Amino acid sequence: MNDLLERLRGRGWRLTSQRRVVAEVLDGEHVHLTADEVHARAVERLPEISRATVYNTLGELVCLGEVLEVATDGRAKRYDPNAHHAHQHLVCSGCGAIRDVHPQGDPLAALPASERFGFVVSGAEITYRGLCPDCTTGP
Amino acid sequence: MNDLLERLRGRGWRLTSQRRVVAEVLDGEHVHLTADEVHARAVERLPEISRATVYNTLGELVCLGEVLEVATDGRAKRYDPNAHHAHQHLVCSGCGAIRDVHPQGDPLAALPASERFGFVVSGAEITYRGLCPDCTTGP
DNA sequence: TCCTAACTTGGACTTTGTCTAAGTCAACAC
DNA sequence: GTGTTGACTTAGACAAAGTCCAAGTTAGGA
Repeated sequence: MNDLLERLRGRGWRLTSQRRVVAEVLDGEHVHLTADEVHARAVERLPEISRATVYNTLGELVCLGEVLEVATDGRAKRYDPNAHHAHQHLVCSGCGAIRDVHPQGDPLAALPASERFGFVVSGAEITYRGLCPDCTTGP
Repeated sequence: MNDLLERLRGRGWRLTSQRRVVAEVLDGEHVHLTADEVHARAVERLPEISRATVYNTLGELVCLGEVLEVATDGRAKRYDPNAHHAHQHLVCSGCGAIRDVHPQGDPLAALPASERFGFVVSGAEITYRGLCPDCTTGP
């Protein structure tokens, strides 16, 4: 966490109270918050922080590779602070809950050269879909 | 294509000119159009068709399993008429181009029970990321 | 302590999608 | 063929998520 702020400073970030608060919010709960949820939590600590700054800061963190953007539905993007451990996502089709999961093997290995069409393939995102325990036993 | 319209009729669809045009647009080009692009192409054939109808029709086609919704970025959803052949997507990080691809093996098999957290897992979507031939060779 | 480029702000704006009330029409019965 | 009716379509208002901008503020080096 202080690591994060130090890393960012090392990359020429100006360390403002707004950026500190956004970083704290993301680091505090290892869940997948939307930009609006990050803003709501940030406002609790720094009431005058604006939405624009939260969007800017999240965008910068994504560019720097400190945070991942996750778009599992067509709605708001979610921000995943767990950027330094490769993982995929398991999403509940009922309630939208998201879990980080670690499948076996390298997903890229499953895509043969004949299926790459000349692309330089650099990564793969997997979204597993299903029903969580709460939604399985639901009404 | 006529198959599609007949299938839909069999499921109680009223066969309006608007729905026919949307189905034709999707069937005509096997690319991944946004709702607005579908609307633009539909308007060429039926100038008075409204955006709301295009959205309604696309939503119905998705519910019926005739078309897939693809959300590869946080922007507009795309609609994939290739719903009857299992496949995944390869997306160019440069220009956004999308290709259907067919990886080997069953992606679900890579997720062991210990990583399912009690979810009933029903599917997996893989988005491969990379640069297409055009974007690889510079600006 | 001062300066300045970088950062933040509020609000207008854009994009994408949903909703609603009123009007239209496909398909069925006759 | 004609009438009927509920499903379908329409225009436009609305909403959610995100971007942009000009003006004001400030972190951090000189």
